[in-house]
Amino acid sequence: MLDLKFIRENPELVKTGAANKNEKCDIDLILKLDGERRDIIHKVEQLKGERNKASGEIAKKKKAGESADAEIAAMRQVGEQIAGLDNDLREVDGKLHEALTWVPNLPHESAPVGKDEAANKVVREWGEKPKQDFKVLPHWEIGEKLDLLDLPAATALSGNGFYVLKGAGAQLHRALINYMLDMHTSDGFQEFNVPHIVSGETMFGTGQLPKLADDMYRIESDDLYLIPTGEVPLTNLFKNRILELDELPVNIVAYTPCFRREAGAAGKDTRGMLRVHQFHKVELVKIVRPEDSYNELENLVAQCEKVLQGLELPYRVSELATGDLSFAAAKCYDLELWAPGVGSYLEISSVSNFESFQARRMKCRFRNADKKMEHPHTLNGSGLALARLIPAIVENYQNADGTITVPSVLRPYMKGAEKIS
RNA sequence: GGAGAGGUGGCCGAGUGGUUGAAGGCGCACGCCUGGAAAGUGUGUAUAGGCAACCCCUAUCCAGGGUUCGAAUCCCUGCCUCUCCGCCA
Repeated sequence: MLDLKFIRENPELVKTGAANKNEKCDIDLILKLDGERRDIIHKVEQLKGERNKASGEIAKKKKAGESADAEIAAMRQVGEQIAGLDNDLREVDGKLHEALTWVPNLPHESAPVGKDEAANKVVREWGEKPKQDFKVLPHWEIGEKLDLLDLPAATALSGNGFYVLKGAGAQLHRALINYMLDMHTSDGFQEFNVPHIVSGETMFGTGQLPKLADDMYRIESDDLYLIPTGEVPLTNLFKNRILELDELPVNIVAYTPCFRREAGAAGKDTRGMLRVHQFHKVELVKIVRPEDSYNELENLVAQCEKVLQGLELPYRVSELATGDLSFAAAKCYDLELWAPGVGSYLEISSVSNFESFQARRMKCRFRNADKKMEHPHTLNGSGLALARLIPAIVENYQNADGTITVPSVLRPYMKGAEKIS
């Protein structure tokens, strides 16, 4: 959420920022409601002040045994006026809050302006594509051949958009989780295990609600949501919290499943494991002092890249254009992995700085050096998404004889296995 | 799921209709005291909103309604916590 005062003082800036993100929100309505709200507050507070004063006098008179009937009668009138104004205020406040929840975070000035992903900028590439002078099978073919992946079984269980890993495939999945968690915790991230079902308030905190309501699974019987990313519970761990300065920065990590309805995504990257309703992810979250957040964004990208470097997988990093930024993000880097079987880059991580947008929504603050309350900046990055990592590994590490070499960093987690055959 | 108890400031804990934003204590900050420290002592110590304003005003004692001239205090609803029973990985 943006600060109302900021919107009031910079309406054009907000309009431009939202437009650059292709977001629709009614800033003029907000300004109008804000004006109405302050008018009402002004009036009602004056009346409440009067009433408070009179109340004291009534109390005094009653104690002294005098009659206060005249004052009480007068205050009854004032009370009615107050009730009326309070009602108006509640209504305006409700509308204002609703409008405010639809205002996206503004893109950072360094984010390339552009209306969609075509305007994203590749900032660097790492590693070399493996030399494979044979036809590299896409993961769904090699996965089936080596009995690692059973897509029909998943369909039978849950319908379209799920996968079943078996044998060495499932083992590889678990190895990756352990490898990643071990790396991140060694680098100072504290590990958490968190709920995968959360409340609407929690979903609001990180900005999934209201905008992404249709993209999430909702449990109607209990009015709860399945998390679309570990970011949600992990960041909201700090909902309604007041942090002391020395508690920052917060560096945390968790392994969680992610559930996404992918409504409207039919037909895009639907083969194999690439776009599914449930996948798993190791997620990193940072909560930092505002002045550090852009520096920390670079640290976080580096942390996610470290996983890929350890796995020796070629990737590229791109900076998202304003139009491709998510609702809550001010700046975002995507990590994309080359997948030779599929023949394209796969988005495997997205690392974002939300500045104070999420902190304001979830009412997380810290006491700064001047003992003043301030909203910290929140960041997160996938480190990494398993359902894209596994395809990349089985394709990049595929050998001419149809076997798959196990990346050396994973062997200790795979009982020493060097190959999957 | 059944029965009961309870939710007050950073923490503990008073308070059942009238200067209570809230006694008292702890903690914390600053000062005094001290050679230095402890003890002692004094002062201060919430957040948000209105406003040009750190003056002032308003709101906030889990949340939302209600009763009343006036609610932390009374009534209703919801949420959460604890205890006992049941169930269970």
